[in-house]
Amino acid sequence: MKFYTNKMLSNSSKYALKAVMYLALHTEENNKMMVKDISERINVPKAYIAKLLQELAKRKIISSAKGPKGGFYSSPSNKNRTIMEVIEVIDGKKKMESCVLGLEDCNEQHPCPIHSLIGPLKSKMIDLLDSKTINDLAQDLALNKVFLPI
Amino acid sequence: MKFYTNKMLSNSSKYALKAVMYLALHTEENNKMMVKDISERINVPKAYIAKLLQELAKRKIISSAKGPKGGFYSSPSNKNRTIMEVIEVIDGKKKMESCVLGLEDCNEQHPCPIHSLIGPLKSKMIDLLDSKTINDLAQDLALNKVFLPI
DNA sequence: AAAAAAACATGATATTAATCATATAAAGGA
DNA sequence: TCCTTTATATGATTAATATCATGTTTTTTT
Ligand code: FES
Ligand code: FES
Repeated sequence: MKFYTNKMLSNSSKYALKAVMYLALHTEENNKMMVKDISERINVPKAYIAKLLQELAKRKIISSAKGPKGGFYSSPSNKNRTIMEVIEVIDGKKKMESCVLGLEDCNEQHPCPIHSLIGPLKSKMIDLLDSKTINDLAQDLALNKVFLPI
Repeated sequence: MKFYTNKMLSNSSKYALKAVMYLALHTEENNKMMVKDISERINVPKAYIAKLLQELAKRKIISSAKGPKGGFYSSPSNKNRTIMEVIEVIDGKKKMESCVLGLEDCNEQHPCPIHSLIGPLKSKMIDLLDSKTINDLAQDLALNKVFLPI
């Protein structure tokens, strides 16, 4: 059977997360960064990341300024947004929440076999993404506990 | 931003899982079931599920017989295959294993921020799917602990 | 005020996954 | 043996996602 590249997150939200992390670590209001540079640093095609950055800015996940000396950056309030919010802006709401088998009437009270198996783990995953802020992850990065691969 | 229907499993493997479960519960060597009927019972388009069933049979996740009185069924040895094997036949190997951010050099020793967050949960998920057999789930279904939504 | 530098908006193209269709081969029954 | 019935193999079409491209607006600098 043919090879699939299935995944939990869309490419778009992966890229968005990388960009958001990068901006949280390396920018602030008076130290902005242009699309071109962001693109190079995080290793995502310029035209592609540009579109995502614009959407993220519109939804206040990051900040932006037009014109010369303009660019994107991460403000303190931006950094309080959660990881899940980043994902939702790009992938849309029900992404993570949808059931594994995607059956309408599958839930805690009426679980399909897979649901009862991995449902609890998935809930935990969602809770984590819901509670962790961009700032939380940036802290981990700053402490070199983790790395931002490019 | 436009609406995505992102997911952990491809539609194909969801359908395959439903079919496999159904066959495990309702068929045996001398009680086969034809594509047409399977399609109706599990509520998946005939031409679509047919292709998947053929692949599953080729890979011995289920069994099949041609000609009149033929059809698909689940043998005892079929039922010993794991859930992960079903997924792998359809979605290909690295499906589940691939990192969330999909970075080449992200691993336990060199984790990206997301990895350290949900990596452990994902590992558990994979372990579960690796250890649970079709038969295990069929048991749960037989005991009415869970349901097979259609 | 004009020019340049940036993000913003919008749309086009390409690739991948999902779905459908049809001709071929094997098995059983008349 | 020949016809019918079923799975099998293979390919075509459609829809979704990922990627790229380009004109418009806003802001700064001269
Ligand atoms: S369809 Fe929800 S995991 Fe069961
Ligand atoms: S890229 Fe693996 S989760 Fe980090």
